[in-house]
Amino acid sequence: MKDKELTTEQKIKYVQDTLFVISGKWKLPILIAMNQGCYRFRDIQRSVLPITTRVLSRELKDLEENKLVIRTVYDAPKTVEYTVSPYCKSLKPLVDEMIKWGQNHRRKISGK
Amino acid sequence: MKDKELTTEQKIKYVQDTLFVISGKWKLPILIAMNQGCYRFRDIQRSVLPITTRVLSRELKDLEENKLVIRTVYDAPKTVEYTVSPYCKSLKPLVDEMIKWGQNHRRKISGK
DNA sequence: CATATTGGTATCCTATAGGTTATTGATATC
DNA sequence: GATATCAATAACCTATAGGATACCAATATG
Repeated sequence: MKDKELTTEQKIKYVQDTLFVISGKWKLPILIAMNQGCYRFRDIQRSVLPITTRVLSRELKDLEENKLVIRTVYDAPKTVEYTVSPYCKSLKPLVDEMIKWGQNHRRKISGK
Repeated sequence: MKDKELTTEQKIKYVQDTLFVISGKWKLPILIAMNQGCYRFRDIQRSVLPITTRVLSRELKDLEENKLVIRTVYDAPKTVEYTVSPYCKSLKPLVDEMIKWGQNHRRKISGK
């Protein structure tokens, strides 16, 4: 664990793992919306429009498999609730970097 | 510029911008290889195998359009050289975060 | 009891990313 | 002068991501 010296191949592998989990058109928008307080399926859909139920359903499953989202079913009244897991917080530094970089990049490309 | 308060929509937009620039199977592997000292087309290809010339060519163009890579043509002897731009250094914190997160995530998923 | 909303699934379709293979003209090497 | 290497491009193919539309059973609401 104190082995900070990664080979180039390892670095590439880990970066690709990360990309695999968070990339795609909707995953981060969904997580950001959920962090804003959306926890019901339709609420999430409405705040990440125009995503379809089909795609949202698959994305939530992927996120659940990666332990970033927790799906809970309550009865009385029967409802389904999605929440970001505690583990999901570990993404924050990464997402913050992405926001920062994207913001700066837009300035850079659109001629300052 | 001191406006740190971004709306959810802005955050999502910037994150998507960033993803658009760096995602895909090869972009970061290429940049990592170039940082390791590869600057000739064939050198880059060999260190990011099994990428094909077709894909490498397109990726380098994309990276050039995003000002992350600089393409220089020399004559006498006529050679083409690709280098990472100074601006590319701005990606380092992000890529480091991705390496870190991916490494930890692998542990997390593969049952610790 | 009729209608709307919930959390989805089933089909089908399109666009894009990426892969395969062959070829190019220009130089370099033997 | 033949062969190999360079930096690509062309034509074609496949797999996957994502979108369109319809539908479902279960519950809630008017």
